[in-house]
Amino acid sequence: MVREALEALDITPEDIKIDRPADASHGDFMTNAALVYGKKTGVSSRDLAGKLVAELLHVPAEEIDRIEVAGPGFINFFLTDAALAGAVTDAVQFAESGQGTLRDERVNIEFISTNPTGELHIGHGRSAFYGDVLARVLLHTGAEVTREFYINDSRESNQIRELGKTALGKGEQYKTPELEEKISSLNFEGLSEEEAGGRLAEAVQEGNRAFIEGVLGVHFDVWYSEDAELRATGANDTILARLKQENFTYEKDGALWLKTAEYGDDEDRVIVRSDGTKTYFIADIAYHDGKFARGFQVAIDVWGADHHGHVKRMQSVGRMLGWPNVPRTGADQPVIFIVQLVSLKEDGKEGKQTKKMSKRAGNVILLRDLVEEFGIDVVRWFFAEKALSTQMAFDMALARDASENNPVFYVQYAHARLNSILEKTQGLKEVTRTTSLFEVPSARTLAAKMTEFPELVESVATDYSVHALTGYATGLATAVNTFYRDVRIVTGDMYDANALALAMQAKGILKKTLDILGISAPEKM
RNA sequence: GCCCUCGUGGUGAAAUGGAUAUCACGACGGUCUUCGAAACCGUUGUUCCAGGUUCGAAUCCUGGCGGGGGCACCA
Repeated sequence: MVREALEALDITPEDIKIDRPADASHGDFMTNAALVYGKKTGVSSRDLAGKLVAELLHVPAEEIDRIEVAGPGFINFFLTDAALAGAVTDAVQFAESGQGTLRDERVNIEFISTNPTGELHIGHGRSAFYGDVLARVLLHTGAEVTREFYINDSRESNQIRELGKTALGKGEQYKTPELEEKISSLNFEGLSEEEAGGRLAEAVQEGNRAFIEGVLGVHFDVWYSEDAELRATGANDTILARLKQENFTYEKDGALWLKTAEYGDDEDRVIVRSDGTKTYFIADIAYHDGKFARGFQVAIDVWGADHHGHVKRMQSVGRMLGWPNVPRTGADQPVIFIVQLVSLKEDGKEGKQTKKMSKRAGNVILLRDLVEEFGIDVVRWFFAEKALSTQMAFDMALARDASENNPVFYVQYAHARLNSILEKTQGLKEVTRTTSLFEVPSARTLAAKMTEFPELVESVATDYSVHALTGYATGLATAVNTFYRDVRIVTGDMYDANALALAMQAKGILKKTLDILGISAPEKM
């Protein structure tokens, strides 16, 4: 509609934005068209906005109640009550069944992928919950999602060998009390370092898997063993042969190098060492190439910041081997997200200091301990509410404070409250309103907030900004509480049917938001 | 040294280049004979520094300062 009006004024509607305003008093939708084109046409923005509105009034649109010009030339649109009610119904429908923006797009998302050398610490929490929530969002928008955990268990890797040394009492690497316990419960007699390392890694991995599924509530569709899938099957050798054959490699100093620099990397990388062993990189290439061979259109990796130097080389291989770009966005593959590391904050004599978590220094906080102390809902919220780029300095004392007054309880409370009202109305007499419920401002605000839900989920599915979900949940809960204050549903032996209907629709959307976050929506608390 | 990344109230965070920078915690003050006060309302207080681009900058560009990460024939 705005576009038509612009064309009527000989303006090409390319760069304009049609969006929701930041503030409800600015209507249900807004456009900055007049601001963008005011200068180009030599007219002042406000004058152009006026002309635009005049044109807009000629376009029939029964959903629009009124149009206003505000500020430097924004045009704001206000929906009619009927249109808003319709949008609420659509939002509820979307919450119930999802929608197919990403219809059947095949997505592989790989996250956590901790090494089988120890337990998960709080740094892994970010990857775990980010990946899990993103997967839930993509599923809700119609994608076919595979959640995958890559197990670095190759018998050829140095870390397994080191782990083996520790198992056999010949080394100290990765040694923690938990690991020692595992070692003493296993029998390594007569095993080589590699075999012992493999056996210990298996035991560690088993424990981590039970924790991830049972305690974190994160479900993986595929547990991908590097050793079984890439080393044992010869996939590594196959990809190596292909790289050689296609002339992407050369020998230097007795090692085999990959020409990644030609494809955007800072320098070439070694893939076979001078002693003939393969580096981890070759396995990573085989692994990712395999993802596309398995039919995935999108491969998402969630990595820790200590791996961010690997992004370029991985994507340069993508260009080298011709991996397809992401269908909708055209982004390079694999799509890689870097989660900033979590440091620990301690109160020292010279004020607060942060330091890197270090297993050696024994100042690691295990994810297990965090969940035990605060509960999974609080922990999930805690990680989900921060953008990946945030550098968290974790302070246990601060976390305790935060957990007592955590917004997650606020949102859950709103849900429980709505449920309580529903129970209260059982057996009471239903009364229908004679005037529109939306005449009450907070009812209208609640409805408007609800209609944002589909757009929110769609946008998270597109730009992967998972943390927007917690912000939305809080906002919706606030709208619910304000509505509760202003609109009385139960009075004596009667209840307001229109108000109850809206409240129950809100409850549905609130619950869906929590579901996507993997957080419970209690009926009572 | 080079590369990447982040810098927002007292604290933790949010903000596709848009309107008065938002939210929570904290602090201070109000609101329960009425559907759950785990709530609601009010007060307090913020874009690291200096330039630039733009009608318009927390956001983009340049240069500083500060935090984190990476610069292996380790993963």
